Amino acid sequence: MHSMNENRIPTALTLVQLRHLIALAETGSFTRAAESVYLTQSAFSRSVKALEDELGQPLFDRIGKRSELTPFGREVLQRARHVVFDADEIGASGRQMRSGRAGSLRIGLGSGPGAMLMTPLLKEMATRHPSVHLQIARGDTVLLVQALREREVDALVVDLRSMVPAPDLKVSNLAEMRGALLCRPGHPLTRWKPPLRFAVLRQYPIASTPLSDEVARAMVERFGPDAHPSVCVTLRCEELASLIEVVRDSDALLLAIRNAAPDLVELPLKPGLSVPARFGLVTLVGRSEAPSLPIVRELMERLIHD
Amino acid sequence: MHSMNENRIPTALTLVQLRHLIALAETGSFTRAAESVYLTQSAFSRSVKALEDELGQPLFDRIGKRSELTPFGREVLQRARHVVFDADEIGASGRQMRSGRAGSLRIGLGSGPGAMLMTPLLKEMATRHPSVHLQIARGDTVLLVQALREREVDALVVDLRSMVPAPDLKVSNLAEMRGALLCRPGHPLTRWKPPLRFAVLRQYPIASTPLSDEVARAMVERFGPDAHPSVCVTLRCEELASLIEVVRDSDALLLAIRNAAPDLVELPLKPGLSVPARFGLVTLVGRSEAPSLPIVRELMERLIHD
DNA sequence: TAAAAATACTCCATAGGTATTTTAT
DNA sequence: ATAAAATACCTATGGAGTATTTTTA
Repeated sequence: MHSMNENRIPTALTLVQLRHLIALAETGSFTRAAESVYLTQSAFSRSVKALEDELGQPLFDRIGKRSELTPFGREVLQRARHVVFDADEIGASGRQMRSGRAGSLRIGLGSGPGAMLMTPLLKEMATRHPSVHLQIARGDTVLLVQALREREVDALVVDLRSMVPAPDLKVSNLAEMRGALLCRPGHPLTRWKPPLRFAVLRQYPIASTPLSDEVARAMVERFGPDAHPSVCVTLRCEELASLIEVVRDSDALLLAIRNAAPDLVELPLKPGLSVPARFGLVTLVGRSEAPSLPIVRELMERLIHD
Repeated sequence: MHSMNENRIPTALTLVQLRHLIALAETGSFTRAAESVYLTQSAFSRSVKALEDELGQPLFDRIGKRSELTPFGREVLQRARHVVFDADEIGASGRQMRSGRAGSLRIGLGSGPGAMLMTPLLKEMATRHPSVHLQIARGDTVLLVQALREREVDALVVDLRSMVPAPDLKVSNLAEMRGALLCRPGHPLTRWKPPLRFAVLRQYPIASTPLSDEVARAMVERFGPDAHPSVCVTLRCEELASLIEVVRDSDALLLAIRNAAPDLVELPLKPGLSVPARFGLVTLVGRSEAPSLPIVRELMERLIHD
């Protein structure tokens, strides 16, 4: 006779037991349920009984051959299904995340890389990795490094020139991004006889994303005080994509990474614009890398070779 | 050195392992986490490693003293918290449901008991047992018995006169409910000199819930063909509470269970109305009773004694 | 050098198997 | 009489403890 053992040892309930509950509910027979989970009837029977003892009341009514859920059993079954499913999800997500196809990724973007990478990155994630949660933080390099140290983001992409090296920071994936002065094909200046001096440009609007202090300093050095971005840039906007579109449809000039807009024409300024930006992927040393980070790395490489 | 065992035996992940993951994430130290779950550092360490092997990648970065979640670990932690919480809920609900304080209850009500019990039952559940899910099915006794046999409801409350006894049905909690003819206090008929004959009533509207064939037969037997409910009842409505209110505020008469409306006055009809209804709680033999069923049983008893 | 984590080895508690009894049809 | 579930008994695997080594701060 089946009897309830009241003074049992509290051996917390087990996922296996819940699986057994589910199996028995589905087959309605201890013997067949046992088979379905590759156990003997005996072992299976005990497992179910253990769960019933654990919960303090029977889950099944034994009606001769068939076994049917008690009302209480129905309640528990629902929750059991839920728990087992979620638990299996964890196992599955292990495989998923290993390949970076799922999970979440929190990236900090400096202003330069932000202007250049944000839209392509968002697009890439939306189209090719739809099940990865992406969170982008933008801001000053110093602030971003702080966020990285406090594990608020998984990695940064910043202009390395504005980053103080530190022993706890791992910098990788260096990409030299040459700056250039760009305009639409067919722009009057494309027919200008060299040498093209900076003063000439100023009759056209100059567009640019916010530039770092270093770029500003270099510009002033090369072209004089009028070339300071805060003076010469007339169209300043965080969103590089918008600026490119403007420059494509007007006579405005664009001060940006050369590769950011391959369809625009580069103007041969004298002296050259030089001071290439150096984009780098920054993570903490000794910390494991986010599973989906390779996506960002590959994207950067693809953008460089465009 | 910590190394990943790639060719491991697939020993499905365990709730205990998930608990350990949580503990380690919270303390940041194997030693302290081990203490918190009453294990030795050694056993604890192995448990975490087993989980990491199971998932195929490390959950923690061992940084000397501190151990910190990897990005992958963060993902898993979230889900682990979720699963462990839900699993604990199952254990807790065992205790909750045993006392009938939670869970769900599906009751089938025959038309008589429905009219009398539905509103008080809903009220009782809403006020005193707010976390029990109550589902009420109403209908013909035959239909309800079928629903009970197919486990679509947990129990029935029906008028036993309309129920064919069967070996698989357990009938309990018999309650004799005497029918009566009721009117408001101060109604002209309360001053009528006995004997009060049926014909006299017909100058007033007669209100009633739908009555069973048996009642109809008995009425015709006692009072003649004019007393058949389909002839004499002028206000027929499923909702007894509404009828009571109408009778309270008008000169209409109410044909109903005496106890359904204690504040109304009973008219001393000659011959008496007799044929008491017998309400019974019907369940399937050999099946465990729904944990919250005692609530219904107690409610019925309370209603009878009112 | 000290503290923490990983490893080696041992043990036993318990999940699981075999055989048998009990129960219900 | 038969088939299914419970029980008794035994076995062995895997989880846990002790002792030790390895690691890093």
